[in-house]
Amino acid sequence: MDYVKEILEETNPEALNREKQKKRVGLPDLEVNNGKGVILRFAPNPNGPLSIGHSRGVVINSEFAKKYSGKVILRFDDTDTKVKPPLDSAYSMIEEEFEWISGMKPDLVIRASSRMEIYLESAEEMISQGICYVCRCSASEFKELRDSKEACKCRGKKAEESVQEWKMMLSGDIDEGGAVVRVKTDLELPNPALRDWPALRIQHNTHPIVGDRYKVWPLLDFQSAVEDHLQGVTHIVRGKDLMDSTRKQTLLYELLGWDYPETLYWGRVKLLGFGGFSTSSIRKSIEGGDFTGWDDPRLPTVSALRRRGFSPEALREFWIELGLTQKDISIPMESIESKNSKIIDRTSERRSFIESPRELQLVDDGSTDTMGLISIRRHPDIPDMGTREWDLGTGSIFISENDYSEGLVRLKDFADVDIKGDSALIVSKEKTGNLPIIHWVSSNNSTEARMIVPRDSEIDYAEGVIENIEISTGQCLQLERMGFAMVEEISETNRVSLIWLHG
RNA sequence: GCUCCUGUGGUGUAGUUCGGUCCAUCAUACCGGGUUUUCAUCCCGGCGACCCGGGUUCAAAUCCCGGCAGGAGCACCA
Repeated sequence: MDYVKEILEETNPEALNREKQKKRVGLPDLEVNNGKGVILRFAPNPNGPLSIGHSRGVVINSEFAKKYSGKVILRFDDTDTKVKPPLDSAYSMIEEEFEWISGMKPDLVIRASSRMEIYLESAEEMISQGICYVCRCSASEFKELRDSKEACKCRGKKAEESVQEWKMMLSGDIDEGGAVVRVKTDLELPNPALRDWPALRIQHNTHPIVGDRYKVWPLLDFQSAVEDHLQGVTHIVRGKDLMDSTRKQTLLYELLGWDYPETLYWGRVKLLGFGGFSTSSIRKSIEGGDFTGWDDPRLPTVSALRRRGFSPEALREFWIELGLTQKDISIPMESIESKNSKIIDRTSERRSFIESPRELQLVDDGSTDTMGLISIRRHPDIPDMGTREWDLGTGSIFISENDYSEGLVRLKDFADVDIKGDSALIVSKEKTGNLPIIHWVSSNNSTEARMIVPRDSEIDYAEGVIENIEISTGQCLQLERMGFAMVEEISETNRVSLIWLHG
């Protein structure tokens, strides 16, 4: 060590003062062009509401916007009417989910489908300039030529001819698949995916928002390229599966003399415990009746997390901590849950939920004066939250069948009891020894309850009773000795429906 | 097959640009202990990693070369 020190003094003295490594916290720095404001965008396909994976895009983009006092645009990339058709209800759901996750409204919301005129005009302009051309080859014919770096016969035609065919595409005189607009690139490009890539194609389907007004629709690479430029987007943060998209768009930008935004990528994320879910496949399963809806607790959707009681703050912290690596990763749900527990613990009041309740009669032998009112904190560490008051009444209580066994046990926050048959003899109000502590509830203060518990691909129901002290819909509770749950509904008859969150 | 990306403990992540107090950061998981009238929260301690092989160098997680492994794209989807 000293030897190293000596050498350092001679050769590299400043290395001696170097600080010991620290963990970088928060998002990495962005390369920012001198003073120009940062503009980002989050561009989902509204073929369904957001999944957990999407929430990464929301968090990263909105957090970068916050960090640099920039803007973030929510853009609906809804220019496909066929393979992943837009879902009418998804637009408003996504907008709301964006706000919920990020804690802010997007600075601008745009729908690609409502800006079609712009894309079509740009395309026509580019065709007449010879930057793009109309190709009449079939997809398979073109692929074959492309793979051998050969030009197809459409490539060399005059711009005027392309424009004419373009008009036919627009008017619907060419059938789907009969023509496509391509960006003229270099056929010698090593990456075959980039050679004369398709920019717009014909789709005669009805679009759920704008109807059948348009026969030609831009593909993502084209629509996004034009829109990013128009909106002055400075930074694109996207999945690395879109790397080729960046390259295609960069080629187009070069042809047009535009500057391509800085681009950052993240890798693929797999959530352990959830299979490979895509928005399309979830949508299909829901429509097929396998799930109750987008917020089915078994689904890795934002609406399901929200329903179950996850806090958006946990999601934000989680994704920020993960940062922007291009590694493909597998994440256990426990990582997110642990973040969430720490956040919601301080706001979650405690309640007793007794699964499979068994009624016991408290017996007071007269030596103790116990029947009556008892008072328990709503949160053990936060006295300001107040107390829950129970009235033992005649002494009827519930404990869980799982906790039942004859002998001595401590009823939490109350007394040591000796259980025999259906009675529980109060032995001591003070805690004596190290008796097992179980949770319980006075029948007087209880009401029927049912909790939805997702287990793998099944939904289980835990039936029981819950303490009826000030329970309200939408409240996140910590059930004593169990974990967190959300109150979903309270019926006319005071039956409480809960949904399980996590331990 | 072609093009591209990525390899740090069980899982993630910092450090890699510009080689040096790096026998490597932090979190989570796990193990042990403490606080607590919850199996929650909180606190303390422990465990455990630079994909492999060469090269350059006084010095390599970091630079170079070669392997290997995993992933993505090669859609008239996004």
